[in-house]
Amino acid sequence: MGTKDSPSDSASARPPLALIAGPTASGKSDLAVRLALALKAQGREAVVINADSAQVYADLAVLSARPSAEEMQGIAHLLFGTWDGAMACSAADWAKAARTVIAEAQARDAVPILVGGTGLYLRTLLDGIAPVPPIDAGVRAYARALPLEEARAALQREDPEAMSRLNPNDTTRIVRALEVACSTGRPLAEWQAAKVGGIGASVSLHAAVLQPDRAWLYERCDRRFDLMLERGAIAEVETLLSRDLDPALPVMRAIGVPDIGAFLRGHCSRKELCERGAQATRNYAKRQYTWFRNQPPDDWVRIDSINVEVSPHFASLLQQ
RNA sequence: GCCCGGAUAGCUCAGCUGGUAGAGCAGCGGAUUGAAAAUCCGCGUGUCGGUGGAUCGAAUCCGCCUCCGGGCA
Repeated sequence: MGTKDSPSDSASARPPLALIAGPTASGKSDLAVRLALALKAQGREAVVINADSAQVYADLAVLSARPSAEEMQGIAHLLFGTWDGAMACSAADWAKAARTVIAEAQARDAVPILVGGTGLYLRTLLDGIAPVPPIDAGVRAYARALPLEEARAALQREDPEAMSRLNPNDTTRIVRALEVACSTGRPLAEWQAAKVGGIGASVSLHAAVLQPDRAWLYERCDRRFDLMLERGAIAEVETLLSRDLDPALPVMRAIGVPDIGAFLRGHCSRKELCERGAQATRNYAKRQYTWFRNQPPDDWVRIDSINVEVSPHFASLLQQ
């Protein structure tokens, strides 16, 4: 993920791109705004760009922990709440939009600051992704509707290599491989031999990964869900559910949406709702720890302390 | 005070007529190529409440004790 290049003389020729990644509830947004303000203090413009797969949806402001206008402190925030929940935003969709807003910012010498916890989004933007054409809607609906048993059989038939490579319980990947094989007539692995659209090599990346203490973060996760409920998450989900969208859409599977739905139908108590939401948040945070600990290249700065100062970690960016 | 249930992993519980224990969840580690806040993989020694006994052998049977439910007084 990202370029392996260390800052060199040629790096200064490329426009800067800042990136702050890390698990949920780790204070990424706050750090991004502080970095933007530090740049502003130098007379440079900066914009914050969302790289979180739930914060892209307009329907989830509270529940996705989208920053409030107050928290934005006058800094422009892009790709927050820009997708309608009825539209699934894929990693490639996001990366394409991100490329556009990054290019626009760089064209006027503004520093783009990516913030988010969705590792696949960041990887797709920086490294590119297989150039698989759009999947035929009928094929997609067919593949997703198949029971797992039949999906396996179909994949064995259409792309036996993929079937032997994938775990037989990995529903998401089995269905993906199947829809690609059926819709394009070529196996997924062939498409994945190439990656297109990555901008990692054409920017000067200043990346930091937040790796806070686990116990500290879990406490914040526990408190966060309660706070969301107090701040209107239930009404937000009630409105979302009234749209009667496909429950398989990403917006419908965001942390808390199914649980709040169950609560609204009287299937669980408020206390159980809090416990489930907090639990789901912690489970998610753990997966992010694993991703960000192992996937990013070594030259991304690791930040393990809390309430960090921006300047030491982005010294080279702030010196330019 | 008496009667009936319980007491096993951090939590909820399995463990048939005795052969020293296993699931789910949690937790930890890992993967991650267009739904990724998704999806999947790996990791289980714990005074089987305590104690005494019958037995070659007890989480399992018997006695006593402790604690927790529920009932009767």
